[in-house]
Amino acid sequence: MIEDARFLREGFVPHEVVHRDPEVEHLSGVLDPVTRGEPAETALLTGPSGVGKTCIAKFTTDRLREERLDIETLYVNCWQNYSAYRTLYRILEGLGGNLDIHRQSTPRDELIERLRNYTGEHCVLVLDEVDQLQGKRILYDLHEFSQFSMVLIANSENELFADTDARLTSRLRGSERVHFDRYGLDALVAIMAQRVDKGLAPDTIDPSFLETIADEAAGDARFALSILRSAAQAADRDGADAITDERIMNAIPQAREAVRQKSLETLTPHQRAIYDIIEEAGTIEPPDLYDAYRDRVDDAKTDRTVRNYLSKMEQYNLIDAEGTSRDRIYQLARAQ
DNA sequence: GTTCCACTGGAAGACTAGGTTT
DNA sequence: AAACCTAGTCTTCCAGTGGAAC
Repeated sequence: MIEDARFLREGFVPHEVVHRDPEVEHLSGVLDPVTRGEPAETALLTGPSGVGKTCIAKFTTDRLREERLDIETLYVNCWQNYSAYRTLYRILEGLGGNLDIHRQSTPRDELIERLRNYTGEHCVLVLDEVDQLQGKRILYDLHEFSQFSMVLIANSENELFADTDARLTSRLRGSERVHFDRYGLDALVAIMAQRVDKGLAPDTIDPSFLETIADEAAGDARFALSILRSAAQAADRDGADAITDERIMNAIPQAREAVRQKSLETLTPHQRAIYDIIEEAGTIEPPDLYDAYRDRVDDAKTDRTVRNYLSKMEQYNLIDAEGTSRDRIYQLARAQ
């Protein structure tokens, strides 16, 4: 059933991209000066999740590396490395310049100085989920360094600029925008067909089933591929020689649950307690939530910290917060 | 319409963990 | 061993907001 699992993996970057030619051309154009040894404008890739922003950024920078030997490219996920320090550390690590940096006791400014003094090959930095980065000041610094060109990826421009000071905002306003819209049905089907073609044995899935999946995924390729993967895995496990529509129907909630489970695993025990309280209550008002939390755990954190936890869980799409003031109500996030 | 006040979330500083230097 | 770093977490304080009560 599964002939080459690589093509079904999350994060796989195909050799040919489907349905994103204009975006690839646009980004290639922005990065073109790099091939002449000049710094490029900062590119800003925006759009909802699962529309191929990361994939296109990787694809385009990979092609750049194929073209030229003297270009370095580096990918850093700012969600996983959300502090300025960690992001800088990853960049230095990628450039091979962190050999003598001690995990602590080397101040952030020192890391920035290292990058300022970097004299290696021109480097294209891809900073993914950059709206999650605390301390966006480093973008300002990196923007100044002519050895680096930046590709910034964010869900929305507004979220990126929400907590940024005016000076940085005005710099980044001048970036070259590449906006990604949700995939249409045909595009999603084409993307899946490409993976099916290379990853699965012939005739294992009826093409019309791909439309079912695409319909369910509502323009989100990551989610569509996750459904496909889940269905293929189940069929493979059972030794079946085809993916039935029943398997696909089962795979949909499984894929959804997998996303939630992954987010839940990142929570600390205190955060998990808060999540459980909200789950049990259905909907809950802040004072009741704080009280219940204090009852449930030993050495409870302050309300302010609980609010920080809550906004983090909201970002992870685990809970919804409705109302901005006295009408605030917390509840679990509705599915997608 | 006006006032009240519960709630949010920013800012600054204290505290902690974990590392290096002397 | 002690002194000294730093990043990251948490607390304290508080201004702003907007729904609710009057």
